[in-house]
Amino acid sequence: MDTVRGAAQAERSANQVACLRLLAGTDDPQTVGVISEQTGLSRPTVHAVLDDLLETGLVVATDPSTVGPGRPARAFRFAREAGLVAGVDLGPRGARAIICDLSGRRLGYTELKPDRRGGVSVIQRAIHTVAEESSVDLERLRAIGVALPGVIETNGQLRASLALPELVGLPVADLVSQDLGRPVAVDNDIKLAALAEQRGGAGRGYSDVVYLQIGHRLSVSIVLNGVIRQGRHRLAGELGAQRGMRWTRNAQRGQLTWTSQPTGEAVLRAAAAGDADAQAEIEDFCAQIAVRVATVLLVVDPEIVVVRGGLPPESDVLLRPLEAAVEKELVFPERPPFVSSALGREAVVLGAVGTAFDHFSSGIYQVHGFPSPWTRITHDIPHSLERTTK
Amino acid sequence: MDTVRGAAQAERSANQVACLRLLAGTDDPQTVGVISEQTGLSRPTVHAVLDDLLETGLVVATDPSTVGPGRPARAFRFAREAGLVAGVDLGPRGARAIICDLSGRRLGYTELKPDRRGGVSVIQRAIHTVAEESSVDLERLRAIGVALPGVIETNGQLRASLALPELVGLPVADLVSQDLGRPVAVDNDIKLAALAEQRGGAGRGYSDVVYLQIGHRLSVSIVLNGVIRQGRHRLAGELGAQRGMRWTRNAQRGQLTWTSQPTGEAVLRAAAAGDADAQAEIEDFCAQIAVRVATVLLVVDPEIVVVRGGLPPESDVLLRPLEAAVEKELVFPERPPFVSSALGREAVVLGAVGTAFDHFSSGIYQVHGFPSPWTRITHDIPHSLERTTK
DNA sequence: GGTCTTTAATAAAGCCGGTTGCATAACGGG
DNA sequence: CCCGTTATGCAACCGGCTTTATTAAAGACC
Repeated sequence: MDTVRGAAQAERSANQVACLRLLAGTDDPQTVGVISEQTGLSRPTVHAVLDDLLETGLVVATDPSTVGPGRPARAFRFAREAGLVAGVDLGPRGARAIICDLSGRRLGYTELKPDRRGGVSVIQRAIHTVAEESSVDLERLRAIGVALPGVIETNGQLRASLALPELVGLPVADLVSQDLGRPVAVDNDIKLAALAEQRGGAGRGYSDVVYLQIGHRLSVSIVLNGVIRQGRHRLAGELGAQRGMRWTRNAQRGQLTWTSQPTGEAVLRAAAAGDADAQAEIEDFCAQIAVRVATVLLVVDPEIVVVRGGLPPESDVLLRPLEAAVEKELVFPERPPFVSSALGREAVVLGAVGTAFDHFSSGIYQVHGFPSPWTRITHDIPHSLERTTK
Repeated sequence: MDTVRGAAQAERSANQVACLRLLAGTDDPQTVGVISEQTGLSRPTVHAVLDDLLETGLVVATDPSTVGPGRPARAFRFAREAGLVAGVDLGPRGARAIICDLSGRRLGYTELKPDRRGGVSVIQRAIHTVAEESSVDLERLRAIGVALPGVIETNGQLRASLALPELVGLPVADLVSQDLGRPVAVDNDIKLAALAEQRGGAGRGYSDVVYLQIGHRLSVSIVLNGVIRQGRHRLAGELGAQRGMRWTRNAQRGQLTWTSQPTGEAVLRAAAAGDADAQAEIEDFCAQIAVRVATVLLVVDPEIVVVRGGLPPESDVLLRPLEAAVEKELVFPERPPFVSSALGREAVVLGAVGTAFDHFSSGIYQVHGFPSPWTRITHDIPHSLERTTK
């Protein structure tokens, strides 16, 4: 039975969260009066809460602004430089790493070739590399998110992976956590990409998103009410695990096979250039997967479908044929809009750093329920190094 | 911005809920000491909470039990007779109605033939009939749940229905609510059946359930984290809205068509009796839907699949062929168990009364978040009239 | 420069809810 | 009739928030 004991402390904690999220949502320092007005809390309460937050280091006070009449108010700012969060996307063709401050500001990004030494050491190396390149101190690192292709257990172990067979069975979360001494969240790459698109990409503003990735594999991931659908066996979305489709010709790698061109990207490029064979193959492919996609739409009925095909913008060569093929399967006219991915292949690494925010926000902020500042993690932030104003 | 003002009252309210759900979970009156121990609340707090609950009439005090040494303790009991909740399942072949007290105890059940007068009056008539037959006073009615085949808008309007075309466009919830002067919740019949199976039927104990109904139509509904998946257009689960399947031969009614026997039930009966043609047709049918079912399993990855085929127990004639056909489609060995429906056709009306509990629990109980006492609404409660002890 | 106005920060008092601790009431048993 | 046992009720205290009042710190004005 859930006891309600200690609700007073919970109230204080909730107020901390309210003030913190308000400060984290803007760059401008806010005065006590404004915070009080925005949160509905009384002035003394806001003051007490800010005192607590100052002690944690997550909020810093700025010099009183001396404009206008009256006593100048102290202003408070979210201390985005108080910590770092890193995300790593590890695939068979290399690793990507991103490092952000606590407000989601991108401080560094790097790509690495596949590591011949094997194991998970490339994750550690990617984080060290991106930290060096952006001249940040890894001592300030608070949490790490890792994206892997395959089925990942709740404990962070890689249960199955066609793309990274050498890591299967490894407790990736534990290994990386031991290496770097920080909490680590591991999840499937497609799921994390879906999360990134839902929060800061083409699905922004929608809480129910179906993410469809067509590349070397065919994968579907769904975000419902803003959270990734994991599934009982954590394999929700592994549409590649279905038989009877063309990619089973090369089931060893779980990859799609193409005939008019060697790779899916090449087919898309050729179709975009007007190649009739490529266009026909895409139409044929869309007709094959339309039944599955229509079934997903009918069962989940999402607000939007985000499609990533590897060659943005793919609207003409992939999105419209797919949309038309799916429409043929549906009787009801209601159909969610099909849009092209906004984050591209960076969605995975952005999702990785996002899940790091999510999973360990309580540890990072010492208060529970603080959301990751996802609105900041957008694709249009330049890659350039952006130092924090100390 | 969500203010946290008034958290003290929220705490009291939460404690009311904790005590109330404890009392509602058992038939035996509980003493303050036991409640205090079970909820973790202190004795004076429990006393204050119970005073509040006594005023609402949802809890009644019993005479002190005079057993054992020491001063006899006052005992408190959930006042299940303090109100009634009704559920109606309206379909093309008639209506079913059930009426329960606040603890989910079945007080009456009735079935009606289709009403020639049309409209929603049959719903009202069904409720009056079941109330008369069980000799309960409808003045005590607190809320009504209505199940309809078709797509139902959030406001309770029937947007589309192949089975009840004469009701399409009617604001069913508003009409019934005006008729009976009580809050009304309307939802799709299959969705409500899925909810009933998840809470008190074959899916009890699981929070993620896929419910598959094969009868006159083919429908899938999913319950995720204990709540019905509604979908953006409220048509999540309308698998019958997909083209390319055999039932589109008779798309006007959205019904399945069968060749070896006139109806699906007859096919199942014949197959159970050993008819080879019927068995072959079932196998053929399962092969057709296996792709769709497999896709659902891969996207949702539920804990269990509940199948209702109209002829319980259908394990041998329907469930196993379906399971085998789906297994052929999957590469991963993980597959949720397929089980037969436990509630049968009563699932719909049980779901209707359940959603009435859900939607209006705050109004019924004056406290927010109180769950419907679903564990009581089980199939094995006899239909017999069960008067409340006044 | 002194005073006034304006606004922010602090202090005091009170409310609400919960808990602990102790005294008291009601019963059976010796 | 007294005693142990158990439940009840009251008083005191704490933690958090709010309202009200007081003090502090700036600019404006004479």
